[in-house]
Amino acid sequence: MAGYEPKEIERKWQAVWAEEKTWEVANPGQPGSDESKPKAYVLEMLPYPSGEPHVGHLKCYAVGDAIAHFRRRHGFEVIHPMGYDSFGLPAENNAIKTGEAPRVATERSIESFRRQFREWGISIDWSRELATHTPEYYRWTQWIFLQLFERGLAYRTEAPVQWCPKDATVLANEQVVDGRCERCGTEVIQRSLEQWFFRITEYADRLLEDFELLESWPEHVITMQRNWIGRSEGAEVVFRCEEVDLDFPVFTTRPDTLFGATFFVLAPEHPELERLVAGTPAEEQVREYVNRVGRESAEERGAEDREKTGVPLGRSVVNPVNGEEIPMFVADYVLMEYGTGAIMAVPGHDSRDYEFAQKFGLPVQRVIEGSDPEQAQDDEGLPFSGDGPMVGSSQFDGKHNREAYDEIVAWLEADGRGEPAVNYRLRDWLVSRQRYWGAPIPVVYCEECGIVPVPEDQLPVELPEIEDYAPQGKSPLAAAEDWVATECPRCGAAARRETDTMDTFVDSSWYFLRYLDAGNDGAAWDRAAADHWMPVDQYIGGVEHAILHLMYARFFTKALSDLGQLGVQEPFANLFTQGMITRDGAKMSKSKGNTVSPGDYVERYGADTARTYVCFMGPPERGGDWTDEGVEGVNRFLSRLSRLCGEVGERTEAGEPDPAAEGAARELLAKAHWAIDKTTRDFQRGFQFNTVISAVMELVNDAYRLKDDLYATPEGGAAVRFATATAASLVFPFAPHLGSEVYEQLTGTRVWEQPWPEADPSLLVSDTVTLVVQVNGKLRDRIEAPAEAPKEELLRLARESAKVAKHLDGSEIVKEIVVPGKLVNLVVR
RNA sequence: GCCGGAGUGGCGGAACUGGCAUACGCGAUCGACUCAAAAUCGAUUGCCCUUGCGGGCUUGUGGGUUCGAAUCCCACCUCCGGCACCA
Repeated sequence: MAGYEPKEIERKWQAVWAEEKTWEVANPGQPGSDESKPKAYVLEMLPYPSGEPHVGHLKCYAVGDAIAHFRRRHGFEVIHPMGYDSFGLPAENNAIKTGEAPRVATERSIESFRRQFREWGISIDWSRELATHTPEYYRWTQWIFLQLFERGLAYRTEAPVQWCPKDATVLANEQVVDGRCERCGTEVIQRSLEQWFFRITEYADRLLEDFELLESWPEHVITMQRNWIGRSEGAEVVFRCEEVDLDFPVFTTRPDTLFGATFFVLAPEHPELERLVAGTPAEEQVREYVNRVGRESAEERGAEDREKTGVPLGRSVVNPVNGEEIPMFVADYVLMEYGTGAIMAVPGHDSRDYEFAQKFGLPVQRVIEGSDPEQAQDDEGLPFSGDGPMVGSSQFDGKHNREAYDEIVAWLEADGRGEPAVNYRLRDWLVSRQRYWGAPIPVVYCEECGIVPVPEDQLPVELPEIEDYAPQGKSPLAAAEDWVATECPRCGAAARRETDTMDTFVDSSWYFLRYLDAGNDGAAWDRAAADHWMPVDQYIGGVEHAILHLMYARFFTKALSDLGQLGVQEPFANLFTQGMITRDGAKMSKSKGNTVSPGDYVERYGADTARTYVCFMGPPERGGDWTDEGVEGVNRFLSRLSRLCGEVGERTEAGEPDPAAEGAARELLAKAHWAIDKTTRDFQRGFQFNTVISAVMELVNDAYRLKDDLYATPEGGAAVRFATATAASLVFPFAPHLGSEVYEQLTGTRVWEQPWPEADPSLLVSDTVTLVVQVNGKLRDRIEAPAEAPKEELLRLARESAKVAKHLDGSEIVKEIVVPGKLVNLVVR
């Protein structure tokens, strides 16, 4: 090899892998299946195919591929598939703008992704490729929907949605930017419409408990999901309004502060509000307030520094713990979506209630003693959120509030005035979209029979071709009248199809199962195939999916397990989240003009350089800033390896290196084994690819430094040949083309068919060590010392050092610390 | 406000269990090769004082534990990410 010609090398090896289908694996029982090997499912999050792949894709698949190669060479049968999350809004918005059918643009994009993945040399089992927009795929998405529907896990109900008055359409939450319609800029309002939901809240507790079943997930992802689910324990307590003969339950996490409740607040959307004020003097003011709040966006309402607002209702409820009548208010700081939409307000121990009480001149009552004895019992230092003995709480006075907690709930429960309760922040998953480019929801509406699921044997409900993709107040699918008009599968009468499509997160909540049996047209997957491959052993993707995608997929897995379709409770045993690559310190975006196109770099430097660079930038879980100089540095390294290979091939003979070699040969062999040991450990220790690559760089640097001496003897030649082949072998997971080429030239074998090398322990230790000598903890000298030297010997060597002696002069040694094989510290006075 | 993560040269970063701080890469300076440039190869490169030998200082800040701290403990500061009127 003269110069480094990545284009030539990469084309050569890609052709081999494509022709020999190197990365394909068979399911158990199929020809070619190797069941003697343990399995490993390595999976990167599937891409949304829009335009061309960007650097985020490059990083994700470079990281995942390195892991896949590493596992293969450790004897695992690795399944490493690829697909496309090809339904979704960008293709549809593009269609509205240009008139080009979403299918056409999407398939063009898929072609580009597919081509580039091959050009990057990612080791994909292409026989399992899928795209979620194809009927062969979404047929099974629809089938899962029906399974959930049958079990009552999919249901239709009225719900508030975002509505754009100008476009006369419902918008997905993602289409609402700062309270305005993404496309026309009109302020959106909330409307109540019939929508489809998945009952994920039924799985809230299992989604929390089963974090224990995971092997290794980043702690912050688990925390984010935990916060998102937002489980809180407390009590539901009933406050009664005698005047209108209504019970108002509230949820509270602080039943210990019940005696401090001095007023009561309803959310503006509370359904009983109308009844409370109808025909009263407060009616007009309340209605005006509710309307005003209704016009405000969620963002305005939730603003951080917003002042409390509200209106008195002129009604009161009875506090069940002491029979006190407390006044009722409506205020927008109480949310209808959480708890019961009503709260007991305890201004003495809750800062929000306190703020409201201040503004409206309401009494503030202390019921827990403060820690400051000066103000322990008076109103100074309120609101107080800490713990302490209770006061002003009748029979509970003097008890610590945390102890009284359960007693109060039990006392209320005995009289039917309350009970323990659990609340979640998590809402059911709204899955219907009034959009074209998604999987049709497979139900029909019949005058007689109501909602009727489409029978399984009539799936898929195919997405019809339409002319106009713009939503007109209902799904664009409603315009396809021939398609909408159908007959009821149950009674045969005229019926109409559901025109909403599914959220694309539904498609991506089960794709990892379809890979396992992608060609199956009789079932979504074969249970035996799923039992063999699941769970995913290593999942890799961006942290932006920490909550939604990962939680939906967990939910699907549990639901499908309950349906008998799966044998696992968790889909992803290990999760790795990669950090984002920036440019000039900023997130890449077309508007900023700081995007990096992987294709350009692959063209200029080769795929090996681009892949190795994104792995070398820094720890892969962290982000990094893309620099062209950094890319060139990595390219220089690969070129050095390539040139070294050429020289070594010419000047040395093939042969086994001698582990008993001495001098420079021994030094380089030791370095090679050090690199094997270091890369193996760093790979396993959380995918520290940056240090893995730097170890290979060190090996190559040492080979350059020593090579001219080594060529002189056969022993030296064998050493440098071994070192170079080893560098190729270790760098192969990142730079598979060059790794294969160099390894083949020097050994005549294919590197991916070789097991990952093992370090020879005898070459990891050396006869001598560098002894660090400190005086009072400060480094004063370094001495070569026999590795096995006893303490006394090391102390003697240390004291004999002239550099050390200088610092000992005239002082008395009061202590001697010796760490054998490492260091001597002399403490002087 | 709450939760999570991070602060190390000019820059990206390394340092395993408390034991040589700054590996590797970038950038910079110098040299070799060349008519010249690029490429390549080699040397130097934390800061300060010193002609030199050498010495002092240095892991966000302040304190503590220890023979010894980037690493452990306490307090504080800054930056990044997530959630946020969730009762």
